[in-house]
This record gives sequence, C-alpha cells and structure tokens, in this order.
Amino acid sequence: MSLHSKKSATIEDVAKLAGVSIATVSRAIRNPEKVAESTRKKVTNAIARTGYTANVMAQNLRMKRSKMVMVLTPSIADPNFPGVLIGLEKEAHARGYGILIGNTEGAISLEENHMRFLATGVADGLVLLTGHLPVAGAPQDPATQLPPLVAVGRPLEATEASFVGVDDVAASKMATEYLVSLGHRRIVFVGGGTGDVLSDLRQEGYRKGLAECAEELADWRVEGDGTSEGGRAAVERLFIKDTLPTAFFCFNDNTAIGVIAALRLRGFDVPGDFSVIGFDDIPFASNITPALTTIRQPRNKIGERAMAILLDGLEGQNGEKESERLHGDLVVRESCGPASRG
Amino acid sequence: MSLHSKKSATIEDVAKLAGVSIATVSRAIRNPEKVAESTRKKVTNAIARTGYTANVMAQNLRMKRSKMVMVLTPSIADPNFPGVLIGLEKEAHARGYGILIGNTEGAISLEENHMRFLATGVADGLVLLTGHLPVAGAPQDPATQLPPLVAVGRPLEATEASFVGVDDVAASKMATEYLVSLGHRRIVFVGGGTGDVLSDLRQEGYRKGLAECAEELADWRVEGDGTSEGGRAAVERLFIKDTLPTAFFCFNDNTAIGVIAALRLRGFDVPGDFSVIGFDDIPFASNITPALTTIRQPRNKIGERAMAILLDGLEGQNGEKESERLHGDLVVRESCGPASRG
DNA sequence: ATGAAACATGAAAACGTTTACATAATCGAT
DNA sequence: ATCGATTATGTAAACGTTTTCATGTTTCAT
Repeated sequence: MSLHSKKSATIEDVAKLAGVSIATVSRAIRNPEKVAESTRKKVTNAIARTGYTANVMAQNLRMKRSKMVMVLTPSIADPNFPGVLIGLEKEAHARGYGILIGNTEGAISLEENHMRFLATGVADGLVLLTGHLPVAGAPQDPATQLPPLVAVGRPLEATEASFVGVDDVAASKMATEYLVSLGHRRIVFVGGGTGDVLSDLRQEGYRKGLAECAEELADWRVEGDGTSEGGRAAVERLFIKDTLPTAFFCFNDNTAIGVIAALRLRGFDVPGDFSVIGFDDIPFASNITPALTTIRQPRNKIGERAMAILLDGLEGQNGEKESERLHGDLVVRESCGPASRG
Repeated sequence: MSLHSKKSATIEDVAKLAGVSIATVSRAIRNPEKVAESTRKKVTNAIARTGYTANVMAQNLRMKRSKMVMVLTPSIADPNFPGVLIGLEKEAHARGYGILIGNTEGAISLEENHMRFLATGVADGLVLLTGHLPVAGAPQDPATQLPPLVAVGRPLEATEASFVGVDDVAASKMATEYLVSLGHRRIVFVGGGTGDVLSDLRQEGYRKGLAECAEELADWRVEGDGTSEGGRAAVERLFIKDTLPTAFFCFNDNTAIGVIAALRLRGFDVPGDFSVIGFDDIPFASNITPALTTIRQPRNKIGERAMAILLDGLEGQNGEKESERLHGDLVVRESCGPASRG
C-alpha cells in the first residue's frame, strides 16, 4: 500500500541484526549522545543493510502528534494563494512537517467537514486564510479545542490568534502618497466590500496618504467587491456623478483591472485621463495594458513567517500571540501618470 | 497539541459508559450490522455524551495506511496548478483522504527529501505533476517501491503510470483548424522547448489541423520555452527571416502573451496584422489586451479524475493503468482575426 | 427435545515506535 | 579498595484502534 509496506524493515529487524534492543535502536537514532560509539555503529550499519525507515504512523500514535499542518483556505483560486503556499510549504518542509490542504470554497458545510477531519488528530496546527475562526464540525467548542493556529492575510478580530500579513495601512499610505506626488487631488478609494476588515485597513492607509498633502483632500470611497466585475461596476456608478476623480486607488488588482476595463470602454485613456493603482501585484499585473502600478504583497515571506510562528508555538518555543505585518512594495509600472485635469 | 489531545475521549471511555467492550464499540461504528440494535443504541449514546472522535493516528497504525495522498509539483506558481488542485482536493476530501503538498521547485534535492518523507508511510498514494518518476531519496528502488501513482498533465513515458490530462492532440488540432478557417495559410507553432513531450503532442495536433486544409500547408515550428519571455524571443528570431507567418499557435498562454507583447512592440496590431492563439486559458487570459483566444484546459476535472483513478486503485477497485485525455475547449476572444495578408 | 447454524460479544493480540524505570558496568574521588 | 556518580542498556508499558478467535446465546429444522 505505501512505500514501506512491502516487507519493509521494522525497528525489530534492525535490533536483531545489530544485536541490541529496540530501545537502543530508537535511542541511537533519536538520542545518539546516549549510546556508546561502538553500539551506535552497529545500529547504523544494520539500518543501512535493512533499508529501515521509521514508520511515521507508529511515531505519531506514540508521540501524540502528526507533524502535519492544515491550511484552510476559502479559495485556492485566489491569486495570492500560490505565493503564500510556496512560503508555507517551504518552511514546513524544512522543519519536517507536511502541509494538508483544506478548501472550503467559503461554504460552512465544507468548513465543518474539515473541522471534523481535524478532530481526528490529523493535524497539529492550523493556518487560517479564511479570516475567521472555523465553524465546528465536531461537538467540541472550537474556542477551546482548536489546535494552535495562525491567521494569514486577514486578521481574526477579537481572538488570540497570531497573524501574519502585509502592513495594509502603510502600504496603502504609500500608494496614495504616490498618487498625491503625481499631482492627484481627487483620489477615490475603491473598496472590497462594506464592513470588510481589509478594506477598512487599506482605507485607513489611504486616509493617511491624503493627510500627507498640505491641502485638505476629500476622503472618498466607493464600493467594489474585490472582483474585476465589482471594480467595473464601481466605475459605472461613479460616472453618474458630477465630480470625477483623477485617480483610483483600488482595494486589489482584480478591482483595478475592472476599473481600467470600464474606463477604457468609455473611451478614456489610462493613465492619460485617469491613473489607477492596484494592490497585490498578482502574477499577471504586468501583462495587462497598461501594465499595472500596484503594491506588491510579499506572499512567500508571509507564508514562511506564518509557518515559522506556528511551528515555534507547536515546538514550545513561544506560545504568545504574535503579529507580523510585512512591508509591501510600491511597483511602478504604466497605469499612473500626472494629474491632467485639475 | 491537537484537537483531541485535551482530555479527549477514547474508545475505552465510550465502552465503559455503554457497558460494552471496546471491540463492540469499534464494531458498532465500523460494522454496525454485526451489533444488536439495543447495543448499538447504547454505544451511539455514549459516543454523543463523551464527544468521542476516533484517533486517526491509531487507526493508521493498525490499518497500515494513512489516508493521505501526496501531490508532487515542480511549480506551485504554474498557472494551471490551482485549478488542478481544486479538483484533486475536492475528490480526495469527498472520499476521506487528505492532500499533502510536496513542492520540488524542479530541484532534485527537494525531490529526494520528499521521497524520504514518503518512505515513512506518510502517504498512501502519489499524484505526479512533475512529468517524470521521482528520484529516490530512500535506499529502495523507486520502480518497485513507490506507492500507487497517477501522472497529471504530463504523461510519464515508458512507465505503467496512469495518466489524466487534456487531449493535447485534439485540442491543438482544433486551435489550428480555427486559424485555417479564418483564412490563415502561414501558421507557425511556437513550441515550449526542444524535446518537450507536451510540445511534441501539441505540434502533432497542429499538423493534423494543417492537414485538414485542402491546400498543402507548411509545418513550421519555432522554439520558445513555455514562458512569456520565450515567446517574445521566438518572435524576435522570426523577424530576421524573409517570410512571416500570419498567425501563431502558441504552446501555452504565457508564450502567447510574450508573442503578443513582442508584436505590439514592433508596432503591429493583434489581431489586425497577426492572429495569436494560446493554450490553457489561464485565469487572466481574458484580461490582457487583446483578450486571448485560447484552448481551455479542464483543470478541475483533470484533478478530480486523477484523484478518482488513484483512489479507485488504492481501494482495490481497479489496479490497471488508466489514461484519460479530457476534451479541451476553444475559447474565442479577441486575439484572432481573418488573415489580412496572403 | 436435540443438534446445527447464526448471531452477538469479550479478551487478547496486533500494529511499530518511544521512553520510564530498573539494573549493570564504568569512572572518578577519597 | 570503596563508594558515589555517571554512563549504557534492556524490559516492559504506553499510545488507541481494529480484528481474530473463543465462547455463549438464540433461532431454526428435524
């Protein structure tokens, strides 16, 4: 069935061949400083001759841990997911842990299924990309029965969960300042949905960026939903108003792509008539026309740091709630230009 | 440490409360038809009262299987990966299996690490996105010691491995036929690398598409490397020749994006001066300018079928080598137009 | 009523590893 | 040489579940 099942050597085989007890074999492998050099050599040779590999299922049962971390995501298709997963997997793998994928598609029933699965002991820790604590599938109260966890990308409000993500406020401030530096004085923030934590954080940064200007600039938000279609629709709603912006700071790149498409559909030029900034630097931001100016999320680093914090906690080195907000980078491409209309 | 570790109920607790043996509890859960109704009720009640969840680590050890499948990929960042993963995870989850991610980044040393991990019994099966059998990290010969496996996307030549992917030949034939139907008579195939199995299959389809035309059309391949940069470079090399194509059938969407960019850089219009078709329909193919006409890979379905075949084999229902080549769809957008120069 | 078959249950072993505790041997100080 | 401390190793138990095998009870056919 599995790699070791076809007459694979067990620790008993090694012990017989080396002429020692199974305890000594185990010790030679796990605590070699407690085994005499000559004995250790006998064990090492026997391992090489038998091709012995420890059975992780037996280890897991004895040690009551699985060396697995479940990554719970509402969307594998999210453009940020692969980059975060790369970092998560890299750190996990380096420390001997496996990554288990749990895809909820934002559905409560799937979330409950995954929690039921988790209740079997299948994972020692949990990485949450969902932005909320999971709904319990097992009868226990999740607040007290969840394994150690870390939230990624979206902080969990009013919880003790550790968090790693981009510094949304600082990055958004940077993006807005850049538009201000180009002379833009009517800058609209296209949000990702009313009540959305991330949108509010990015708007906070947008406001800080506006405040850097000596003039008093209007705080102006219209609502998208984080998709390109939402960005498109937000532009439609804007163009029934008398006053237009000269620049758009968008919740994310998808939104920016929709905004650009809607502007171009109306015969406008980007960046000639309007400037547009996104957020994320998703893989294809540089391939659209015009190539998108955006904030790059350090996705790999976010994944790595999240896993490191989780595993440090698991391995007893640090159980405190930790939050890391990593620096986002302004990536200037082609979608922004000087304000052309005062 | 894990969900069940904080004074979680064991089967002993359930047995005591129900007043039966642990064997009966196990039987009531796994073979209920072998347990009297009244006994079963006592067990069911005790389970509900204790909140018992079976310990998967004990089950795994006893039953010598882990209910995990490892997905080995050379590139999490590949645009096709998320779609395939969605299908893999959906099927695995529906059948009670977990998905383990193994990222090799195309590096032999990482591949060996993952195989060492696999040798511990951590996974019952293997999904290979790598296009080759993995290099052994454990001392065993991989040809005889690998768990059941299925290749995805890239067939493994000269092996007994099952395979699921798009029907490259038929899909490429369709794309080429479409260009022919638009009147194109000089169609170049931009490959993904010399000796690349997938490129050869897609070229085979390209040739069949050409053969559908009453006129005898030239079979013309230039080499990219599967990246947009490779597509760009292939165009540069083409433009030092006397005869130019009127249309490009590209190995994949990335290549097509590069080809389009290079043509536009030279002041040409797509599709006015040249038509371009990609392959994959990656998530942002519709967002570039012009929106890319391409072949859509049924990624979700590929993942689902691959996992189903693998698990069928694991669960003893079918151990034969199976290959499924799924139908790709032509997605007509804006990057193709009638041949404008004879 | 008797005997065979079917049903139901419990005890014990299995799975493979880790580690506590007991014991023997060795080393170092007096 | 003796005693205490240190080093090294083996035995047995633990981990939690599944399933084999033995045994008792019930049902059905003669």
